[in-house]
Amino acid sequence: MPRAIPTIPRKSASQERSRATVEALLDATARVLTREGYDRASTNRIASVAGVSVGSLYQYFPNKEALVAALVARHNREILELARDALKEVASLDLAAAVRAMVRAAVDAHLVDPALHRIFAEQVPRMGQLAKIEDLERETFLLVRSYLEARRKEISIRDLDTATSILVTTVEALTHQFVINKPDAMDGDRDRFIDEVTRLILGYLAPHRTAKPRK
Amino acid sequence: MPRAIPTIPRKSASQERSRATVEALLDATARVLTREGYDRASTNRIASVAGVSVGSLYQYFPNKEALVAALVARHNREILELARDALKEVASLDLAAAVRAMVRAAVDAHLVDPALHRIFAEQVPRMGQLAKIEDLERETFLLVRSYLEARRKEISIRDLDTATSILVTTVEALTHQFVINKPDAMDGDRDRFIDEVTRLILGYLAPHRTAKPRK
DNA sequence: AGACAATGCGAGTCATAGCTCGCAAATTCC
DNA sequence: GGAATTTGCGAGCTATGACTCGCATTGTCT
Repeated sequence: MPRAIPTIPRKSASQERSRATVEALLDATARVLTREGYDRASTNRIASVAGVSVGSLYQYFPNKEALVAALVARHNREILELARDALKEVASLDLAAAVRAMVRAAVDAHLVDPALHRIFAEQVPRMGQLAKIEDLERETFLLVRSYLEARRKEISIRDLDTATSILVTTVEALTHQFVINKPDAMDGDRDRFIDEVTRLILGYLAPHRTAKPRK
Repeated sequence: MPRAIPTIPRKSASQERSRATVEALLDATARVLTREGYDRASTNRIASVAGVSVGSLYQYFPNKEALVAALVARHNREILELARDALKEVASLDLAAAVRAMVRAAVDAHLVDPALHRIFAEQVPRMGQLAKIEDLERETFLLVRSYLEARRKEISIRDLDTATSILVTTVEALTHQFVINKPDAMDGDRDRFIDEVTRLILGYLAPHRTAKPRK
């Protein structure tokens, strides 16, 4: 007869075996989500795909929402890492090259797991804890803003916040749409797309130098 | 004993009373969706808010999906009407003024019912019949494309389809984000926003004339 | 007025999915 | 080895919500 009921924790896992369980659950969630969609992704199914019992699932995640939210968080962490790296490498380049590199990075970020990204965008209801899907954009905003601030002299912008917001929203929307509509895009298509977006951005940031990156 | 079972139709309503019922159901769906969100919007609740029985609901809509899809269709019809009108009035203006007018039209369209629009974007799963939420964008694409074609000489664009797609996606994303984040925007904010977007677009379409719409 | 069709009703059925609970197996620590 | 604890199990409880069905009311036509 254990004094403290061991079933209460429902929190973090400390031992090795349990961390593996949690990972398996997140992986399974991703797979079931992309295969079946959000509605059909029942906790029972997820647990069984993970090779884990429902009970175990609820030992680590209080509800389905939390489970999906954790997956979103994991996914966003990966993406943000990419973005940060890209921004570091870009610090030394001139504006045109920098913008182009950042657009390319955005495409790469969307190619991490397009199917999953699509589910997040199209099916996961943005409410409650799930609303933090948008945290990613807020972080990105700050990164881009600080970059623009450093380059302030090279660009013709009045309101930095507005410009940043426009840029982030635009690039995200365009990249998303491109990856969704052409999941099998050749490298050529990709480069052409990146060119166009770069032109769009540069025309906005530095309207006087006509930017024509591609021959 | 009626020969043909009258419960089969579950289709269109011909009499006056029934049309009213259908309208009431759509209105109630909109209200419940915006108030409670997609998940909490049960058919029972919708029917009761409409002042109609569940049975009647299912006489006109085979399932919840169809009900929401019908609402989406109605909403999109309104929006498209706005877009068409705007494009007609714009035919005679010069490029800069035309783009500005179209951006303004996009904002107006998003202001028809922002709360509902938001639910569609954030909570309604895009799958099955609901996937046709995107039909609106396809229609818009065609409208914009035909406009650009007429102005082809004034703009420096290689691939018309690509440009159209970029434009539509960009304006829709920016407008959406603006309306969602600043539901109570003053007219001043609105005009400043429209200016920025117009600059972005013009810089892309006609990079050589520096577009500076505002004083 | 009377017959038949269209429309409306809502209690009740049925399926599903989220979640719990009591127990078993594995780990850790002495 | 064995006590204590963490981890895992999965049958089953429960709530909920989509949807049906037999009947009542309203409308139409002659």
